[in-house]
Amino acid sequence: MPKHYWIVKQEPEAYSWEDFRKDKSADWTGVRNYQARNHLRAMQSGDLVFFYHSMTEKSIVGIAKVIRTAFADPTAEEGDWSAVTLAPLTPLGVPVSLGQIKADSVLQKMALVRNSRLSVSPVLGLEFEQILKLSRTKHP
DNA sequence: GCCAACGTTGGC
DNA sequence: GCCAACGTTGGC
Repeated sequence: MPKHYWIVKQEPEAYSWEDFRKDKSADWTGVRNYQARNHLRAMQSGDLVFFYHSMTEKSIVGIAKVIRTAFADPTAEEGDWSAVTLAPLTPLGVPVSLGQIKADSVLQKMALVRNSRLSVSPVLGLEFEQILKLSRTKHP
C-alpha cells in the first residue's frame, strides 16, 4: 500500500498522458520551484500520482506510480534540483475536471486549487478516494 | 489575450 | 531585511 499520494501537472501539448503511456515511464525533470522540488524529494517508491492536464484540458486524466525516488535532475545546469521516475499505471475511467474539483466540498481545499501554479503537490488519502469515486461516475 | 497569484531579483 | 519591479504560470 502506498503511503502518500501526489498530483503532477503537465501541459498536454508539451507532454501528454498519451506520450507518457507510450514511453512506459518518464523522468520527471525540469522542476524549478523549491516547494515542488521538496515534494518530489518526499515521494516514495510505489506512491501513487495523479496526472493532470493543465491549460487546454484542466482535468486529471490518469494515475502514475513512483518507480524511482529523487535523484539529481540531469537537466539542471546549476542549482540543487531533483527528479523522480514515474510510470503510468491506469487512465481514469472518466477524467475529473478542475470544475468538478472546485465544486466538490472535499476537493475544493486541495493544494491544487489553493496554489494553481505549483506543478507538484500532495494529495490527501481522502481526496484521492474522492477523485477515484468521481472518475467512476458519469456526469452531464 | 488578459490578469491574478506567486516567486525571484536587485536596489536601497 | 524590505519592497518594488519583473517574469512565469495557469485559469478564465
